Amino acid sequence: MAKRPDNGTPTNARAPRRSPGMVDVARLAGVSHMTVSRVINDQPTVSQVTRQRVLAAMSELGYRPNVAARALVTGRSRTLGVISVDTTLYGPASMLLAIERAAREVDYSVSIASLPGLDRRTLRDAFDALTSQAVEGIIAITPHVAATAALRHVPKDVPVVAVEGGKGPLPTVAVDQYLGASEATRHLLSLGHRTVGHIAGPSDWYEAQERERGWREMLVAEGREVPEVVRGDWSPRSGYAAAKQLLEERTRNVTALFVANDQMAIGALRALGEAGISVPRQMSLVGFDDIPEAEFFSPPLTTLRQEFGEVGRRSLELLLEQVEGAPRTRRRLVIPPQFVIRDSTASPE
Amino acid sequence: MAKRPDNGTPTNARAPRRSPGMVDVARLAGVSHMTVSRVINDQPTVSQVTRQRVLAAMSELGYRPNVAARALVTGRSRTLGVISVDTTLYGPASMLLAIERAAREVDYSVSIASLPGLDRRTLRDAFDALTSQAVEGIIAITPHVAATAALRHVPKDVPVVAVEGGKGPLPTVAVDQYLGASEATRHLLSLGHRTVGHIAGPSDWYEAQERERGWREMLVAEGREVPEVVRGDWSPRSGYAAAKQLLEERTRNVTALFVANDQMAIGALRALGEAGISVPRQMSLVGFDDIPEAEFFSPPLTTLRQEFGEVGRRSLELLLEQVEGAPRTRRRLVIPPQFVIRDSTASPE
DNA sequence: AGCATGCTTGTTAACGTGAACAGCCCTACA
DNA sequence: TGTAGGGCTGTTCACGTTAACAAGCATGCT
Repeated sequence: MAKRPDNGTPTNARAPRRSPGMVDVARLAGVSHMTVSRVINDQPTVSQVTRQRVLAAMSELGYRPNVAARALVTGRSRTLGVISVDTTLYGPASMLLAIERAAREVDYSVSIASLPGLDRRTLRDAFDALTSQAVEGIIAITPHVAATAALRHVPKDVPVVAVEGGKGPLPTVAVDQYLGASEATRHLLSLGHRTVGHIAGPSDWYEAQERERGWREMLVAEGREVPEVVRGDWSPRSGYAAAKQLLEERTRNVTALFVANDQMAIGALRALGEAGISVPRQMSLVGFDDIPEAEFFSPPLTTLRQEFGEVGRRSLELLLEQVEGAPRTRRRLVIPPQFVIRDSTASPE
Repeated sequence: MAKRPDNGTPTNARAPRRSPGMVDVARLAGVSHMTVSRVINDQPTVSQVTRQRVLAAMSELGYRPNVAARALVTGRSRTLGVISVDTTLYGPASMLLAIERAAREVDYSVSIASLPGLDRRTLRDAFDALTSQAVEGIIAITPHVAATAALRHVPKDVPVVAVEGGKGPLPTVAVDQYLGASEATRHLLSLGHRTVGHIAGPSDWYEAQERERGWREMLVAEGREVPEVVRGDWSPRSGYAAAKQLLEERTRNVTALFVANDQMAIGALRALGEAGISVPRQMSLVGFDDIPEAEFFSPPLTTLRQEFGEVGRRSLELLLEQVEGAPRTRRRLVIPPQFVIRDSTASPE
């Protein structure tokens, strides 16, 4: 009677057969596989009694829907992709976490692809890996100018959101780096410092550019001298090196420093300490990010908090809009950072 | 002649038709879809000329294999899952990154699931989310005792590797926390400190337990007094609070402190600084993890480096062994931490 | 009574791929 | 010359699900 006749040998009668499918559930519940499908997809056109019977059969057999079969027929995978630079950094890690949580909330799973390098080729590969996996949309946490540029050449038919992605044609969520840097600089000037030095991030990062621009333009607007920038790579080590270099070259008496992120700030703090320069008495310092450690630096660091979680959640919203059918917009969501004043800034002696 | 006759209306002749499949490639190359399949899977039984023609047709049409269809027929998804606690922490983030890189290398994609809480229920949910996605194996970065216990009740048919997962029945990769803690303690004793205080991690974390045990047993073995433990939650804030408490309660003169991770150590450092206690002159400090910032604390922190990347890669190896057919072993890989001596430890005055 | 309506269920046909098997042609060897 | 064998290609089917349509049945209206 069964269309797939058991090959009668008793030996493999208890063979580890494949996991049950809809037909198995249907047979047990005495309905057609279509009714099972309807129950699973919560379609209202199933009577209460039937639904209960199907549900019972499902749990008895331990039935799990086969996502591959579903994806094949619907053309939808309910999977999203996240491309990210260095998920070891606090910012990207926080965003990734927020994205994953929010995505699960609405029953999407999240697949990740990291970027070993920064060039266009690398991004292309990551993008390919994700699309051949049939993700329905991609969030790119690629704050490099180069990577973001590569994003423009991405196939038009896959929804994309860029995080901190500069001013490209893609929908974007970003923190207002420029604003934050301006605030930091103004704060230091208002404290009475004649000018403010800057330890910048890598020049090909969009965030680094904007923070530098915010700092520079505020100085210019206030008619102050603009000291030479020293550049790091976000790491504590590079902040240390940059501060050292700054101290050697100190032609003018710079008494305030805007450091492009908190990690470099701790390096700078160390260099200052070694040079016997007291913070904030002899040198004021402002960081960026507000990593959990910042509050416990010596002294506690004045910095700009970025709400990474918020950024992550917003970018997911933007992505889902596209996935659910809206055309690819140019929307750009900008989130202001929050200025957190602690003890690393003071008026000059 | 075509089996799927175009409905002749010229209006939708250029309709945005679905992405090309094997049959389309086959038609263009003048072969059967099976030959296309063979080319894709690198089977040797295809002549050079045919192969070239198929390849040409594939790139002309921009053909991408449909993973869902493939997964449906093969029963394999080429997707791995990673369950993790707080991917914002340096350790888990580093491991996740290493796992993803290594997995892509061998053409697996990685899907993530975070654990909002610590209870058994939460882990169950994460596990379910991943399995209903048909992952072929799961790496669980779940250093909680509770979560690890829940791992035992996981279905037998899905390959699993536990990272830092205590002594369960599952294959495990872990850093030798006990050894590291012993070393740290011995180092401090050999410097001449009478005993060593301990700021511990949360008691339900396996790592916290092992570090505490290593510290305690070394003290006992050396016949030293064992001071009361103060407990934090890994965060800088909790380290700060713990150190403050320790200073208030200081009945004996503790001159050395083993702090269970670097983040708490920076909090402790801050508390010590506020209390006017100089490190290492009046108090020696040892951390754990060697986060990138540790080298630039004031003073640079003596600590135990964990090779998170190594742990991640090894766990993937163990998982793949199972996925590729080996039975679930009980193998346990232990990686020693590396003691890094910097400036936060010295002999007592 | 006859028929439309709505609720519930079933039947059939895809979706795109790989496994299994069948078949073709050419060569080599008896 | 017949035939075995190997290299290459094609045909058919199954994977587990959803879409589209058909159909059964009770109800209520004309």
